[in-house]
Amino acid sequence: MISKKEHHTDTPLHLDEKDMGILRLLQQDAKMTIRDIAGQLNLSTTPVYERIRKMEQAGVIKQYAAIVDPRKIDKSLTVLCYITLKEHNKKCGKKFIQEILNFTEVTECLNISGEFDFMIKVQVKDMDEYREFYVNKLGELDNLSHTQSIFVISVIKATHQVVF
Amino acid sequence: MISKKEHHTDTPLHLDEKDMGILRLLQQDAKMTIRDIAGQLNLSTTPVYERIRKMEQAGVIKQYAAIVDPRKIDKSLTVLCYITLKEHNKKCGKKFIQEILNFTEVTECLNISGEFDFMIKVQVKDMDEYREFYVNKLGELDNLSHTQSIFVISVIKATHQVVF
DNA sequence: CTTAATTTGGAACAAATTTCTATTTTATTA
DNA sequence: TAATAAAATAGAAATTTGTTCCAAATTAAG
Repeated sequence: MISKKEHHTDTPLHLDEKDMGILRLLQQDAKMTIRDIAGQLNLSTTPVYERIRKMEQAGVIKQYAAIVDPRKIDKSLTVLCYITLKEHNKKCGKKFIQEILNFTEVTECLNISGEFDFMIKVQVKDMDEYREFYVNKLGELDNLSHTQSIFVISVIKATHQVVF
Repeated sequence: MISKKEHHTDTPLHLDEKDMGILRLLQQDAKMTIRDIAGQLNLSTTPVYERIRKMEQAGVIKQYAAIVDPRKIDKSLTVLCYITLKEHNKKCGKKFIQEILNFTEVTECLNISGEFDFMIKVQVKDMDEYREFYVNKLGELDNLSHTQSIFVISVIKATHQVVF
C-alpha cells in the first residue's frame, strides 16, 4: 500500500464517516485490497486510496502490524507487574523508562494513578523465564521501591479496535 | 498478501531463524513487500512467500491490523478497571464475559490472579465518557461485587512485538 | 446563482503478489 | 560414504493490486 516510510505530520484531520469506515475495515484486516474496501463503502478506488494516504500522513494510522499469537511461539505466560519507584524526580524517571524500553519481555508500560507508579506487561515462556526476568533484569534496576506481580490466567478479549 | 479468509489450522509449526526473521519484520511493518523481506534475509521471494503462508495457516500470524492512534480519533483516556464478581460459577462467568465482549469501549479483558477477578482496559474520550460507561454500562451488570478504576497518566511503551 | 475548491470515477500504468518449473540443498537409508 | 527421496529455493511468467492521471461531479463560498 502506501506508507513508504514517509514521516507523518501532526496535521489535525477531521474524520468523516467514510474515513471511519475505512479505519474500521483496516483495523480488522490491513490486507484488504483498496478495491474491496471501495466496494464495501460504495466508493471507487481513488477516494479510498487518497483517504488512507492522508490518515497515514496525519498519524491516525500509526502502523501496519502482523499480530503474532504468543502461544504459538512459546511465550504463553503474561504477567502484569506493578512498580513504585523510590525517587520520583525527572532524572530517575527517565532512567527507569529508558531501561524498561530495552527489555524485550516488556510489551507494555503505563504510568498510572493509584498505589503504584507503573504497570508493565511482561510476555514470557513460563514461570522460570519470568523469575529470570524478575530477578536478573527488573531486580537489577536501582530505583525500585516496591513491586507486585499479577498473573494472567486467561485472555478474554484483546483487540486493537478503537474505531467503531 | 495471502490470507484470503482461509481458516487457519492448529497444526504445530517449528519456526526456524528465517521464520523468526520474517515475523520480526512483519510485526514492525506488515506492508513490507515480499521482495524487501527476501532481500533483507538473503532469500528469494518464493521461500518468503511460502513461509508466510504457512505461518498464517498455522495461526502464528493471527491478523494483520492497522494500528490507530487513539489520540487522533479523540479516545485519549485509558482506564484500567479491576473487577470482582459476586458469584464465580461457570454460568455467571460466561454471562459476564459475553457482556464485556459487547462493550466496544473495552479493548482488553484479562482474567487475573490476586485480589480481583478481571482487569479490563477501557478506551474513551474523556472522564465524562468514562463515567457514562462506568455508570450505565458496567454498572448495569448484575454480578459485580467490587470495582476499582486506575487511570493511565501516560503510555510509556506499547508494542505488539513478541518475536525478537 | 456563479465561481472556486474539493472530491470522485474510471481508465492507463507501474509495482506487487502468486504460480510454475527446474535446480539446489538437506535429510534418510542402505 | 554414496544413493535416493523429500523439502526448500531461485528465477521467470502470469495475475492481481496499488498508484497516477484527468475529466466529471459534488460541495462550499461569495
